[in-house]
Amino acid sequence: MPPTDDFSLEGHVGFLLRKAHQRHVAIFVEASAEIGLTPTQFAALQKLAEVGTATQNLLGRLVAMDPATIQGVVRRLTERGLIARTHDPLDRRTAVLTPTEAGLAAVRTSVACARRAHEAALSPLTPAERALLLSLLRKMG
Amino acid sequence: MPPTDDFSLEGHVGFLLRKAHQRHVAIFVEASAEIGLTPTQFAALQKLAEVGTATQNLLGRLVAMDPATIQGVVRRLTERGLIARTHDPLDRRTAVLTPTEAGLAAVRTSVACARRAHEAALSPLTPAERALLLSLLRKMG
DNA sequence: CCCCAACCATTCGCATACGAACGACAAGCC
DNA sequence: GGCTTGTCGTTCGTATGCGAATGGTTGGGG
Repeated sequence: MPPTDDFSLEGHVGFLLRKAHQRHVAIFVEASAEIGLTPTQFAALQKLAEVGTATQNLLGRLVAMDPATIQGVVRRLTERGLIARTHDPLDRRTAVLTPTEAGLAAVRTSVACARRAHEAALSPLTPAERALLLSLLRKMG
Repeated sequence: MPPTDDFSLEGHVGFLLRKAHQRHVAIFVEASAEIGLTPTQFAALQKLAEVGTATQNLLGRLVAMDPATIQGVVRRLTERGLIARTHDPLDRRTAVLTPTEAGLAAVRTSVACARRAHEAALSPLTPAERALLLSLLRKMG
């Protein structure tokens, strides 16, 4: 009996996670077309607004992004004037980040979009199922 | 009361899906280091082996990949000699794909890696929770 | 038979994502 | 005080992922 025959891609976590993630990204981008923030950019900017100030790598760790990844995200947000970059005179390695006024305004607007995207992405599920899915995803790590 | 304060990134589907997906990719790549297939490449190759023959765009639809995305995936698999590209004389638009012998061998080996990655990614969950998560992800679309 | 709508594959541009290597710097240890 | 270890941010290379535009081709409707 060949071990390949009973394999179903559709039953694989990785495949389902990839599809669900793709779907959410599409929904999010559509829901926040006015602001033009991607889910990744929103995550970084929202978290920065939440903590007020952070080093670039620290912000990356807070939102689960590689130093190489957060670099590009922060660069694009800085170029759009949503993040201000200063330097800590006590540690000349670090880039100290702060949301600008425009950045805070963008977060306030985008939070509503994020909530709409959240609801839309979970719309096929009942409220109980939604809570269950979220807790399972959290437990997965 | 500002509407931003009660927003938690960690309770957002998009954030949890992104983290879970990243985690699975890392686990998969580590589990199949010997073959060196990414989850995406494995999905395309496994599905092609399952159906035997497919057009490039059709294969993309079967594994939830854009025409622009499947193009690169197939190109890399072809360059590695895992997929053969021919042409349908009756439809000169299409690229007809078939797994090579090496491709079939790679699928057979990788299926075991994929199963290990599946188990490892779900290891924080009980068997009942795993089944639940899979069914919820499937239901999400 | 011709034309047009639909489909195929490719390309460009942009945004994640991460390993690896790098130069700069900080902090602790002897 | 010098050295080693670790951290910070950057860059390069590679791989997804998708919108949009393009050129080639097919097939159906008039």
